Amino acid sequence: MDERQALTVFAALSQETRLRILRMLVVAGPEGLAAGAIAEKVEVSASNVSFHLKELERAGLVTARRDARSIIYSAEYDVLSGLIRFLMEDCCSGRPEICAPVISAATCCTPVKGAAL
Amino acid sequence: MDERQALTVFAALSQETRLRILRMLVVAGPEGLAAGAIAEKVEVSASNVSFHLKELERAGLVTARRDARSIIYSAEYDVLSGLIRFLMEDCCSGRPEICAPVISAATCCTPVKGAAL
DNA sequence: TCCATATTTCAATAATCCTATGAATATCGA
DNA sequence: TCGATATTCATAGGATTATTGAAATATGGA
Repeated sequence: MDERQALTVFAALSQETRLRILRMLVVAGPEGLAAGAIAEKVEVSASNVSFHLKELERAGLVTARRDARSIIYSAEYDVLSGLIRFLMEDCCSGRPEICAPVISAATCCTPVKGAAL
Repeated sequence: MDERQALTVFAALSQETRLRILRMLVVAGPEGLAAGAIAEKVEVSASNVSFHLKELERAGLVTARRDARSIIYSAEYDVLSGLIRFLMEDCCSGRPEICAPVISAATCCTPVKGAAL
């Protein structure tokens, strides 16, 4: 990830509706959610959700695929990884204890030996 | 971290100068950098850097301390951890393989056994 | 083909943010 | 205390972004 994409990603996530949508899709997993279902959950008009989904797509955070009449959106986990990597680049200049808490923050559901504080 | 703070943090990082400053401070470590040194490195006027530093401080991403005539800023690693945690909350609903790449992205300088793909 | 469903596109308004400028504040050394 | 250095505060303009509602596109079934 380069600086330009990171800026686009951060801008995409700095809007309430979009942040909610992305978190929803992160929880939903690879199967994703239809645009209509998303609009219903976040209680925003269809056209507004469409606008925000397009922004998320432009940032690379989600991808869309058509399924019959619905368009299904799902989170792009790789871009999230890239974002974290970009942010923490050269983070601790050889002093692992500085960024250990950040590492442990990312061990969501798979506590990893050696990553603890 | 709650949604409000996450939004503030993302907004803070969606601006080129601020993103550069934060990355600079992440690399600098706990010792931090003086406002003047930051202004020089990012090639922006002192007052503009001050404005952006205040935004980063408001988001909790940096803290300031005075040292003689200088004000030293340093990154708040905890807030970065919190941000990642917030973003990945309930991420894979029991399927660790989904978010494993995200975990490995955060293992900056301390490759951790078991976190690999 | 015709209609209903699902979603996007467009245009206009409203709201927000960035940057530059100059004045103001705080610290240090003579 | 005075001048020099370091940083912050306040204002305003110009640019970007969000929201709304109506019209347009695409799909599936009768």
